[in-house]
Amino acid sequence: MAVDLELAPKTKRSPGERCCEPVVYPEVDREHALRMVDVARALGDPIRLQLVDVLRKHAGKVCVCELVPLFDVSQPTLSHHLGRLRSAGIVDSERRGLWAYYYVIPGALEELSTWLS
Amino acid sequence: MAVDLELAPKTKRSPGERCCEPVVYPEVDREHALRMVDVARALGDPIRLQLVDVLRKHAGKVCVCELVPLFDVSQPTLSHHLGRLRSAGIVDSERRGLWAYYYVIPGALEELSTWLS
DNA sequence: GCTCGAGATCGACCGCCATCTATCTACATA
DNA sequence: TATGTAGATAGATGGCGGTCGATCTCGAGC
Repeated sequence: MAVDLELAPKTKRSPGERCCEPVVYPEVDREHALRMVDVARALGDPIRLQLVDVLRKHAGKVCVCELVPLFDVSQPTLSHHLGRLRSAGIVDSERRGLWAYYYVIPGALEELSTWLS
Repeated sequence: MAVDLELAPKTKRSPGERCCEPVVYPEVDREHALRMVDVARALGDPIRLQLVDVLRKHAGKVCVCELVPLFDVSQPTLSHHLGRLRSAGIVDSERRGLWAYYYVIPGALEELSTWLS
């Protein structure tokens, strides 16, 4: 229910008068909100957002050794960012020999995407 | 960000062997990415995400005095969150007398929403 | 004028996070 | 078994951000 601004400020205020009709709306489901917050925080870093962008545009699984030279941070730092993306449930990895391949989990961004639109 | 194909991994055991086909993909436009990071960070807090949710579900402008009792934080803290949402370009406010009304800026979430989907 | 109240700002505290270097683990080749 | 390499982990550090109480601002009503 929208607030009617025309009714809001009256010329006289009486005790207990409100600025507007009560809105008091139940927010989005709590678990739902917390999951989206995790995803949003994971995307709230330039390196991680660009990591997701690269991984998404590349349909397959990308080797870490291909990702490190793309960014101006050390290898442990990039590993840390990949770990955060994995903790948020956005990406997962697969090890083959010495190499590790990361990929975006299908549908991982759908919840936030749907809520945003 | 520069892409350097020469940085592809080299191993001694198989000269010229790679862990994978070179991906080295130019990411999303830098300014574009930074704007989305700002929005994502602004949404990366449970209170702010729920604030945006409440404001969006109400097509009109909502008084701060209606928002404060919805959350278990002090008034200065909620004001701080509203300020962060405004800094990120997600919401704006309008003052009428003693009261302040907040609303979601139309299209503010569109950029991130489009990129996510 | 004076007071009251809604909301913003200030200053402080504290925890989280991005970053680094150093080290560790696991695997592959000799 | 010994060595080299890819990637993860550990520990330290500096900065950002969420929170509070206290204070400030300014419009409204007396």
